[in-house]
Amino acid sequence: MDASLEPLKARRLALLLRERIASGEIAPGSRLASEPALALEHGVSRVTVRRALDSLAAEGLIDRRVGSGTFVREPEAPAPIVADFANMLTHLVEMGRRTGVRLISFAYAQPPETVVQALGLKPGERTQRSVRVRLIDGHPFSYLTTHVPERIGLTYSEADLASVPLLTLLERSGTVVERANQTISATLASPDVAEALGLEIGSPLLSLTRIVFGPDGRGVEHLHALYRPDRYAFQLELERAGNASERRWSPAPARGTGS
Amino acid sequence: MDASLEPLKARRLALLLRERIASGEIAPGSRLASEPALALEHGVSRVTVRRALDSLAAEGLIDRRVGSGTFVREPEAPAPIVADFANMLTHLVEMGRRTGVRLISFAYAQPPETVVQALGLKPGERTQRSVRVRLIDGHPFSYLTTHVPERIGLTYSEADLASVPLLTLLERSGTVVERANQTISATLASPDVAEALGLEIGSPLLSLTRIVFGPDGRGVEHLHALYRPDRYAFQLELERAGNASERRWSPAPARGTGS
DNA sequence: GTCAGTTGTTCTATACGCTAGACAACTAAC
DNA sequence: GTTAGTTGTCTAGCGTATAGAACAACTGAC
Repeated sequence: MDASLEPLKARRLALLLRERIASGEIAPGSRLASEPALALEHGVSRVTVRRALDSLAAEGLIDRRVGSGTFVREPEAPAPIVADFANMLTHLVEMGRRTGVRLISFAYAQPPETVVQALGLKPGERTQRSVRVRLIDGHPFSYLTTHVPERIGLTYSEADLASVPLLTLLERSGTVVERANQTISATLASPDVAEALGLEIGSPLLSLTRIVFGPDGRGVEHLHALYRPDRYAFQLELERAGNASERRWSPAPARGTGS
Repeated sequence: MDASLEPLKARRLALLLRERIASGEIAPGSRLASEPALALEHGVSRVTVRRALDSLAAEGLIDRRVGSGTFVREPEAPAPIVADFANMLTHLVEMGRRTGVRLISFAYAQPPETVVQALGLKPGERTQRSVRVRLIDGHPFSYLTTHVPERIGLTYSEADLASVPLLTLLERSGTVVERANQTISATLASPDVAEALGLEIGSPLLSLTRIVFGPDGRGVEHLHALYRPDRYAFQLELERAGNASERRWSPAPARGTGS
């Protein structure tokens, strides 16, 4: 399946509209601008607009009615997962949603330079690299790449990794985990990630990099996670704190997730 | 400037290589596969490979040397800004980097449906909508769209907004700010945002939505921020906490920003 | 110097993304 | 019914991305 072939302008327009629909900027049930109007607005031909709408229709996002217009379909919404800053998903289980993991690859090899630096490895030291895809109710939502120093990785098996959280495996094997540094950013889906997450190449992704350290300050785990933003987002409750001269935000316990 | 025109296959290949370089999979200083080799490997013509490399070279990511090959350039890194979760930028000032703001638009109008719901506005209630671009050392890095209920917006002027942080304006005018809900996600750059931030259409962006509430639980400010991921990222230090039966991460005071 | 391998340049020919326009079929409002 | 506006379908043609190939200029190893 060489699906990834889609004309350039049509693709871009489709991505744009998909975003606007997903973000609620174009309300469900409402009518989209007409095809000629969209063509004019975006400076493309109507044929191109139609190609973009075709792909949205194929995904079931819109509903086209001859004579009356194109409408945003009500999402049968597997509502996006919301996680707090510590990346806790425990409440998911309580909410009765089933999560799963697919192990994509598992091997020991030379890690890329960035990982060597982040973990403070010795030159030439090898790592266990695993790639996993996490599912929610059967739908993939995250693409995890982890690197663990070889000596630590050997304390558990490939099968363990497919069922038990990595951090649990580490602590169970006696590795002491003390602190971590976490960075959040954004990227585009590369071909392999796109396929694993069921996305088009070039779709936006939330990116999280977490470097976990042991008590001696040496790196224990390097985690790189890519999330589908339509199925996963970080949420945080903030409280206004500080005295009058220096007001600031500070994290607060979560309230209701809001509908 | 219709820069955003880039061929399909070339674009995809460029995207792929850019990712591999950024992730360190192809180490800085090392040689890339030769153009004929890349062409063969990816099943495209050499012309296409060259177009992809052209765009990488234009970004300064690679260095082409006739007769010897193409090399990954050491990043001269205009180091990305790092902010913690409360979105504090105060340390930036200490670091001697100058920030600025450009006011793009300012008007009172009917807000979109999502804002109405988020702030709990009455139907028909108007808001002050402002769009600002924030700069670091003269380079744009974020695109801010804020909505404030009209009655509150009237307590300050357009000029105020271009120089004083919005939250300060609110509190100065007697509005009490208590808590906020913050969501982080990812999107693509639409044409207007792309131009304002100096990006191509379809570039990935970090997205932050913050809804600020007053003591009565009514919405006071709706903020939507889009960040260039190459110039801005969220960073958080975590500590391993909790007892043996339920270990978890909790936020910790920041250490050195790392290099 | 020689030689294999590299990037730079130019050419031709094909494939196809994209535009522009016209017309049909349908819908909803009047 | 009439009419304006919508999506569906088709055609013709332009511009350009892509493939393929040849040659020049340059580099580094030997």
